[in-house]
Amino acid sequence: MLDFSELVLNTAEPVYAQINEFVKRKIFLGKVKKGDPLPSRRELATLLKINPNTAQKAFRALEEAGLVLTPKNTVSILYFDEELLLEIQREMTADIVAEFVKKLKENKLSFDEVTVLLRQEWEKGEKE
Amino acid sequence: MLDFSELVLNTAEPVYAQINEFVKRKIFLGKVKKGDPLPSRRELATLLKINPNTAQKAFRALEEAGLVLTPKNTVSILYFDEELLLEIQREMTADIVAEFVKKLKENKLSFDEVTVLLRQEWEKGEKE
DNA sequence: ATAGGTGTACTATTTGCATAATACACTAAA
DNA sequence: TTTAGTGTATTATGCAAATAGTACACCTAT
Repeated sequence: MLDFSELVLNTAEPVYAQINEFVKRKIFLGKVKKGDPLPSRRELATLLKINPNTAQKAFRALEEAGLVLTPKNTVSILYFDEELLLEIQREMTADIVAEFVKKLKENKLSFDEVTVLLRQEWEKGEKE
Repeated sequence: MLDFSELVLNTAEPVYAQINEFVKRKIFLGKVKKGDPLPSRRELATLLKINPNTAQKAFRALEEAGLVLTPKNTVSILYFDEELLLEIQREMTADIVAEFVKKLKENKLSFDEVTVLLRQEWEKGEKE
């Protein structure tokens, strides 16, 4: 069963969004496989000391994103085909890039300046 | 006096943020010079059909950002030294780049993939 | 059959934020 | 001195989103 014990909630973002993100990341990082069950809404609620409906809201969102199935009267399980996964990832990436470009153009930066900054920032992380 | 007549408000973002952005853009795009006066809170409020306190909130934020001065009992004026301006711009850019890199690494993209996507997106805008 | 576990729908409450209303202190000019 | 214009502080209102409370329908094992 998917393990939520490492999820520490912050007060800034909404709880349901944090749960959602947590699961999405597990999926995209390949740390989890199709068919794995999630805890029940009530179980997760007890663990995180939240209301079951908050868990429900997060799981519902995952379901609508096509990452989770919820058979009748039983716990939700992870379900996604690889094609969808790639599609979502492409979409997310495209959005990120588009927003990035928009912001930088507002700041009147040239493409070359951006690539330089980008390379610096990228390599800064590589060294650690 | 700084002209707000071209500012059309949308209902999505908060009004005070839109005012703030409007002025900041004018400054960063060099469309405005030091010493230029802003309209009074009440004047702007009348023009935009909003409450004077909403204008106040926007101007206050600009003041805290070091872009505006408000002498006693008179209208606010633009004030900033070029050094600060560059500094802010550098800072904003650095933040944008850092966030961008962080997100993309979460998606497990390589630097080369990113530059390709970036060039595509950048040129897409150039053609219009 | 019944007890305890599922998900879910509906409603209520809380909370945070944006906006508005009001009143005050001050200056300058009529 | 009075009037009309500044900015500002404080409080009230409105609203939307997040969270919580409660109840229901369903299944399964005891």
